[in-house]
Parts: sequence; C-alpha cells; structure tokens
Amino acid sequence: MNTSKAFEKAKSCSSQFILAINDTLNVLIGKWKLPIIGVLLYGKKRFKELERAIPGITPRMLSKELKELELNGIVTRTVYDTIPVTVEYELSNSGKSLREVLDMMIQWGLNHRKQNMSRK
Amino acid sequence: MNTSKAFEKAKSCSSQFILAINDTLNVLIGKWKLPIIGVLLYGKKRFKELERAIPGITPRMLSKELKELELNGIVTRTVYDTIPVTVEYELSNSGKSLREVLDMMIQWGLNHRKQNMSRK
DNA sequence: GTAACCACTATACTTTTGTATATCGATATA
DNA sequence: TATATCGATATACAAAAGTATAGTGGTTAC
Repeated sequence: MNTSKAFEKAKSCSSQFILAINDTLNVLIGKWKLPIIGVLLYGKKRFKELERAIPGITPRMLSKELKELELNGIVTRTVYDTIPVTVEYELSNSGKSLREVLDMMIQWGLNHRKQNMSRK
Repeated sequence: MNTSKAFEKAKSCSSQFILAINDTLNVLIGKWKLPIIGVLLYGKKRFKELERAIPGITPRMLSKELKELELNGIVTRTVYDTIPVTVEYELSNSGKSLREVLDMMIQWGLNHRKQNMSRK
C-alpha cells in the first residue's frame, strides 16, 4: 500500500469506523456493564434477581447502568401491571449480538495470555 | 439447556472467559489507548510522532499509556543509541492481532446504529 | 402492627482518571 | 549566546466514576 492509499484508508477509518468502535466500547465499559450483560445473556431478569446475581453491586449502580443500557438500546425494560409491579430486563437483538463481540474478545484474551507466558 | 447445564456453563464462563474479556477490555479502555493503537497499526512511530499524530494528548498521558501498553505486551519500546536517542514504539504480535477484535467491534457498532435508527 | 419484599432514589463521600503547566538533560542549529 | 528538538518527568488541579448508607411508597405475610 502506498502512502496516499494508506492516508485515504486512515481518513475513512477515523470517521465512521472509530465511531463504531467507540459505540461498542461504550456499551461494555464500566465496572458493572459486563456482569449485567453476562447475566442477561442467560435470559430476562428482574431488578432484584440481577442484584442478587451480581455480588457487590449497589442498587444505585444497577439502576444507573440499566438506564444507560436501555438508553443505548442494549436492554429493554418491561413493566407488568401486577401488584406489586414486576419489572423485567431483557437484552435487545443488539444486546444479544454482543455475544459475538465477546467471543472474539475471549479468543484474543486467551491467545494474548499464551503469548505473554512464552514471552518471559 | 436445563438449569444445571446453564449453571455449569455460567461457572466455567466466569473464571477464564471473564478474565479473558477483561484482559481485552483493559488494553482498549481509556481515552487514549485506542488512538495510540490506531496510529501504531500503520507502523512503528517515535514518541514525538505519536504526540503529533494524536491531537490533544499531553506528553504525560502519552508516556503513561505507552508504559501501560508496554507492560501489557501490546507495544514494544526500542531505544537506539543515536545522539540524541531515538525511541521507537511498535505493536507486538498481540497488538497487531487486535485488528481482528477492532474489526468485530466496527461490525457490531455499524449494525447497532442501523438497528437503533429503525427503532425510532 | 411490625417486619419483609420489590424497585428504586437521595445524599455524601472516596477513588480513579485525565488536564494544565512547567521543567529536565542532552544536543543541534542560527 | 539564544532557541529548538527529543523523550520524557513533576506537581497541582479538575472531572468522572464508583461506594456507602439511608430512605421512599406500596404490598404482603406473620
């Protein structure tokens, strides 16, 4: 690849592609997003179920992160008109498709560990 | 999948897999790691070249992030005995292989945007 | 009537992350 | 002699992220 081609690619990269990467990172970053998504990958859950499933999380953080995930279209929130109310959180299609990204990250992570071992 | 099978999978997941994902996230997280890796994907660079290529970064942050990336085996640092010294930063094999992860993230990010558009 | 459960919210605080600005020692250039 | 370059480091500060602890309003069980 010559310099101007590389430059063009770098330019096209920096606009949509970097944005796309940041979108992806933003739904995974933070201490609690991954644990929440991890639990929801096994099916929909209620607030207290999530709280119990994720050791150490406070209701404040759970509430905050769920709101963000909902805003970003990763999680859907459904309120059932029972007494008392039942609220269920579930992964959207986008949310479910994160599994592929996570699988890729697992692959890279395991491979990286192996390479770092042999480096020493 | 029955409950005990799901539980076993969740358990096996929570140990190595979650660690692997976190390893991957840790090399990407932070305001400046992605820009640095992005530039280095086009070839090795010197300290000042990186500083110039990444608008807004301070030498403090560049130095700090490069140290972390080196410690994590993503970047190699080579000092040449010239006058004045030349220092070159280059992606390791692990670092280069991040491209696959980033490509996956680009795919997910673009797809997610499309789905969110149609959601409205 | 009091204790517990659900789905949260409020307030105050600590820790982590990032910024701003100046400086270092060695060397080269005008 | 003054100024600039390289590859950083030092100090102080601001902003963001996360924690601790308590409380809300409604409902059910004992």
